[in-house]
Amino acid sequence: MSKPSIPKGTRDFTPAIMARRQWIFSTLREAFEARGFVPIETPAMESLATLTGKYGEEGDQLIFKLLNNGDFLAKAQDDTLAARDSKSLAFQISKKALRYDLTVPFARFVTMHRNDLPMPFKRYQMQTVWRGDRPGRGRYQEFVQCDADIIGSTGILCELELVSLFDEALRALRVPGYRILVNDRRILAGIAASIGVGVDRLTDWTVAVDKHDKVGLDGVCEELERRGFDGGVQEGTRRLFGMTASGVAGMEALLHAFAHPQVEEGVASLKALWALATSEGIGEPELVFAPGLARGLNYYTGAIFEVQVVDAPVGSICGGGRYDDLTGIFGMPGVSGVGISFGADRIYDVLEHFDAFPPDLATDLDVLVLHMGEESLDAMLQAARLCRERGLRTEVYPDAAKLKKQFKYADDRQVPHVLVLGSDEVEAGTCTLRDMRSGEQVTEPLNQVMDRLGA
RNA sequence: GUGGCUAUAGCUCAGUUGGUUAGAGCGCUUGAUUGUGGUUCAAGAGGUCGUCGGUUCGAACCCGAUUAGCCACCCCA
Repeated sequence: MSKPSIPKGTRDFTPAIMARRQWIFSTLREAFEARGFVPIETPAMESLATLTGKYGEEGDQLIFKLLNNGDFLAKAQDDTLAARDSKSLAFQISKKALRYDLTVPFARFVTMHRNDLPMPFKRYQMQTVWRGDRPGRGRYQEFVQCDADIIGSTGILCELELVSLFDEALRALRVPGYRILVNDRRILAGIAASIGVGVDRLTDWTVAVDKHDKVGLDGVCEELERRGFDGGVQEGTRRLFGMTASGVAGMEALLHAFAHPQVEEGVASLKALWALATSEGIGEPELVFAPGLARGLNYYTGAIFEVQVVDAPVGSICGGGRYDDLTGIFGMPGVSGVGISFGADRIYDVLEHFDAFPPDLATDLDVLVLHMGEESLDAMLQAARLCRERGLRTEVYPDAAKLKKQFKYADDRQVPHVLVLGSDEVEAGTCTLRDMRSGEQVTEPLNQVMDRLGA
């Protein structure tokens, strides 16, 4: 028998880890609900056709496809089988796939339920997604995304709301040194046009530009060279990254350096966002205008967001942006939306790295009632009931084991209080309360002990 | 998918040019203490040295293959 294992890129979560994960989820949920976002859920699996073609060619390869049930090979075409063409074959033997993100299923959801949803519609969704990536540090094949989207409005208040949400949630999560990077696809497109990048090469160019953080300016230029861009494009890209002014001043400078209507449009939009954010008390250093920020997903059309953490062991922990027509591909044109996504697993990794979790999350039990033998069982159970009535999480030890063992269990569980009701206490009408942190213990009538426990 | 590093007890790791019975710390079990955890002391359990094959009188150690993990390139939350 081989040792059991789990697929790479997946993880088990112990109770100690779950306490922290659930704290992250509940903190995010509170932040979402404080701004009126409502929850939805969608199935773990979608029709393969719903997902393909939405994430670019590479993205399609990373989608986990589910084999059809039954004798799926019987229906596959002979020539496809003979050619061993996995790509074509996949669509013949697979009709379902695991969701790759939450945005595309959301677009499908909106299209199907359009008549039942208030517009604008603000939803949040915290569910697992799967990607057939190579796992590595901070990268998993199964992870949870926490999305918030606003659709049916083009107002800049939507962008403001999401920037504010980032700020509130990350603050509540105690993420140290977070930076909300903002750019606008129109600015990128305008710059690209003004330095001679053809419209059809825009994605190519942004992919190279996006690597600036990793490979530096020279690396970006090499990448551009490799992708067949001429010296003019490289020179223009150098000018873009040579600009040092930050914030609104940086936007102004961009306006002069790269004259183009789309740049003007994007800058005007971001300046409006900056003015509103400033009055909300959000600004440097958390809010950063990042003209080089591109992001991979090609459905973004306006503002784009990314959250990075200074000195963090993982890449971005959040992302998002505005998309003008996501539901168009499902036959529902003209719905603009803007959304963001929190990477819960990466947030976990960052908090662990900085040891920033609240210290009291390990406590999941307030009182342990020891098992002192059958003769005092009634007293034990009654005491436990009284504790629970007062809102204390209370457990009765299930066996009359040695006290040493029961106390050790209390210690392992990090229970702050232990109640002892043995024959001595029952006879005297009292109860012994031990404070596990201080080691002090008192023996008093039960109602006095209850008052001492408070709550 | 390409290059480099690693794999020994539940965990973190030692292990001499290849030589008798493979060790330590932590954790675990039991006892010192039949009504008291976290400290201390004592004892104990736990390993076909990732897997398969080769070299050798003899392999945890050398060689080959394979699997899994870590780091870089690529991509992303």
